Amino acid sequence: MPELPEVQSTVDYLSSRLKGRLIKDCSILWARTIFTHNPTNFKKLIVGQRILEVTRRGKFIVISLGSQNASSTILVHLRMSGSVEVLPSSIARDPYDRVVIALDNKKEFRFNDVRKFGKIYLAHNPQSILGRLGIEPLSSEFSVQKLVEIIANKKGAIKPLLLNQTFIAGIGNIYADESLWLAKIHPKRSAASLKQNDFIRLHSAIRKVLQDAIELKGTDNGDDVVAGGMYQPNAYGREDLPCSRCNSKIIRIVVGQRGTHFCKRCQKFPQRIK
DNA sequence: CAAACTCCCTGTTAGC
DNA sequence: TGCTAACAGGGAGTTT
Repeated sequence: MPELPEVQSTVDYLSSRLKGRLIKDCSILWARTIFTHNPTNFKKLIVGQRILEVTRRGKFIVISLGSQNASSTILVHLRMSGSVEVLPSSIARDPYDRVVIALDNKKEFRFNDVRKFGKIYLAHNPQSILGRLGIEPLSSEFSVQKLVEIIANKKGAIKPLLLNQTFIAGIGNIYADESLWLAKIHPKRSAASLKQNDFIRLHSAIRKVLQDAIELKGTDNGDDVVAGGMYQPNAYGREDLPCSRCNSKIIRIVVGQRGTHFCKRCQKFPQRIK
């Protein structure tokens, strides 16, 4: 499931292929993928627009469009199984292609999504959709102090807070587990129980895990559609396998309705915390 | 405010 | 062996 590193890799892939291209046509093969408009209007609004740049915010791919009279933004959220490609129009489509945007170079941008959870938005003001997102964990603004501020006064376990996109944008289930593993923090620890040392380790772990994963183009998850990812999780998806740090077994529990993997020896639950 | 649950989907897997 | 039912998963929205 694409998270920040996979989305960043996707943006890197798209940028050189889309930047400067003119949108010539658009086929919507699964209407509900387009979240903000009906297919007719969506097509009408994007055909004739030029793609100015492709960037990322949280887990969103941000495609900025412009023309003489208007500017707008396409936002793509891959959710569970979404992926994108830019291919020559002559190559046959995949049965799971949901939206195909034809470019002015005989190529097509294809949004592919087996489970149909992915969403494409179109907005004049992208902030209307992106505005709720929290801080970018790889930005310079994301300091230890900021992390403390974000988590301060929050109740409940630490892991669900890491997954909340309005606090920190881009962390999903894989990198939440990985960050907590690297920081040696139990996923069910209450946010309020974290000490300064924990914040320092967690802050550094989040950044290292995300950066490493970007360099490796994301996670090599058999289920993952993002091709080429070589990041090897240490906790996520490793139930019953040995911890790469201490050789103890990785166990799986459910936290906030999400599968959660951690090392019982490395990530101890503090004795007296309730 | 937090936590739990629902919904959207389909490929995979557990269980019979 | 073959089938079905349960499950996983991100995140928005709703209910408790």
